[in-house]
Amino acid sequence: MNSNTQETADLLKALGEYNRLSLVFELCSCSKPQNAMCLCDCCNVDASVASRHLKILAQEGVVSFEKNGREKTYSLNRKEVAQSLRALADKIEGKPKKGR
Amino acid sequence: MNSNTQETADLLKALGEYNRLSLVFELCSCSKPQNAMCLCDCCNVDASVASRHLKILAQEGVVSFEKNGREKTYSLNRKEVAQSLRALADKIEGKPKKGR
DNA sequence: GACATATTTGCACAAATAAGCAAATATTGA
DNA sequence: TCAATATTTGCTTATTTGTGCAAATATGTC
Repeated sequence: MNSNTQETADLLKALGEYNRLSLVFELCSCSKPQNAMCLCDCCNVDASVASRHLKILAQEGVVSFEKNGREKTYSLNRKEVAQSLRALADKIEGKPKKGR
Repeated sequence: MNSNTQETADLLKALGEYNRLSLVFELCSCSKPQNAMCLCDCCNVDASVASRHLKILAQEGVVSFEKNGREKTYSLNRKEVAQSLRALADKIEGKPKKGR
């Protein structure tokens, strides 16, 4: 079991669900951090559902949050996520080892 | 429902499973197309499992295959997959719209 | 304190998913 | 034709996952 592969798979899995990816794209279009209420509107899901999706995204480092009073505001970790995706793209596109 | 988002999510979901990603990385390290037997070794899974994973990867355009007699040889669509991932990275990193 | 708002958690449920085995199918070669 | 090899398909099983509701928790406001 390659833990690097597992980590990459976990990140892709976190992004690879329609509502979660919608949250990411919503955050992507916002210059300011958004709270979960705002985000659950964009997906038409229950607040509890948004909460759980955001937790998963935070665990995988896709989003960060800050607690402001009774609300949590989420923002997208643009650079880090983009970097991970580009690293994967490079690996996939990279030259194969010779001979196999 | 945004079909573009759905397509991206489907691609990421296809890549976001440990054994499938392992198949992708295995193909990634090979200069020559590999058949399913070779690939099922790399994951220690039953041939039927490898067959189904490869089918999913092919449906999402991650791999291509060619039939050679009784075997199918698979190869990674390096450019296309890399391009999709980079496009997503660009979108995520892109400048937000003003004012939100 | 009472009430409103934001978020999380427990629970239940349905649907999707991954897996292995056995059987079926396809193809090659003796 | 028969046997070997490669792949797919049908079936079952176990597990995970996404969802919504209701209740709990946390915090701000009156």
